[in-house]
Amino acid sequence: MTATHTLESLLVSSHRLTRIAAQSTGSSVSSATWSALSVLSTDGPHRVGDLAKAARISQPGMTKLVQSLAEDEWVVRIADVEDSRAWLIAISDKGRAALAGWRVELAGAMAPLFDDLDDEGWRVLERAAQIMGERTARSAVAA
Amino acid sequence: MTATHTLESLLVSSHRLTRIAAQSTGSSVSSATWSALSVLSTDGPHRVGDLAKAARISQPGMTKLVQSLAEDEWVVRIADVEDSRAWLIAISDKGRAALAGWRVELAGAMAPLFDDLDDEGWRVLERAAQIMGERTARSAVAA
DNA sequence: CCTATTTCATAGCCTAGTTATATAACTTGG
DNA sequence: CCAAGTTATATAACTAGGCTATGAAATAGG
Repeated sequence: MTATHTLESLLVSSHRLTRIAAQSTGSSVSSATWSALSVLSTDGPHRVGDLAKAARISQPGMTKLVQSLAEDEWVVRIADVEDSRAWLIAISDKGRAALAGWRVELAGAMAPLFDDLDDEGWRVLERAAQIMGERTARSAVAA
Repeated sequence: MTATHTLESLLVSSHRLTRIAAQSTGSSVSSATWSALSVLSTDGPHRVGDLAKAARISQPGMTKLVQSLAEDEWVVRIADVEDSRAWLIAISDKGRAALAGWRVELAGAMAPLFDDLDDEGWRVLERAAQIMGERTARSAVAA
């Protein structure tokens, strides 16, 4: 299997897995949402623009996303004292709970597909996740 | 890292990678398209309904997708002689070329992010892709 | 045959993105 | 200290890709 095929296969499988999860849980929240929430959860508050870059969507896209997240009270806007054009977006406790809940749902949906995976298989997936994570994190932005 | 976090991280990274690829190549074709094309490419002709299950989208969704693919001449419809309600959808040479082209684009877009990955890292990704592939293939349908 | 089932197509809708543009605040050269 | 440019977010208008519900035609079975 070539490198290209490997990445393609990973992407295709991941998207399928996403749909499997969406179908079996019923809850279909966009990947950008979880992307943003997990960034906020692990790296702390971000500006809208930075969050857009981290989640790899456009700035207006993130503006809309933040608006809907703020409506649900999953994030809070904190005024940036040094630049009153900007906001710092922080995840709320409710948002953390939602993220945790999603992880549980995800686990439930995936469990039947992965229950026969041995420890070594899990280690492989874990390392793969780590590699992919490193390379798609905000700091890996070329531009 | 728990199993749940591993899967979540893989999903989130994959979606980001998809957007990175879409942004840097300009060409944004849906994941269901590639999912369907790669099934057709590796497993041969399928009926619309089976293809929908394989790509994990709804049957009407696949009907629309097949229509647009047929317009682009990336797939051809073959009448099913044993059941005239059904069609066999097969990938065309043009479709194979498009798939190959997409793989090249994908590789180009990803290369800068993965060029420092060593052989062992690639082996990890390859095995992960294999594990994910097995578990999201059509045969892994629970329902 | 007549009904039930299966297979694909159509209709209508919704959400999540996009680009282009506006507004407001910060920065900088003169 | 103000004009001009730049930056940060917001708004508007649009598109695409999915969904559910439903319809129409063919098959299958009593």
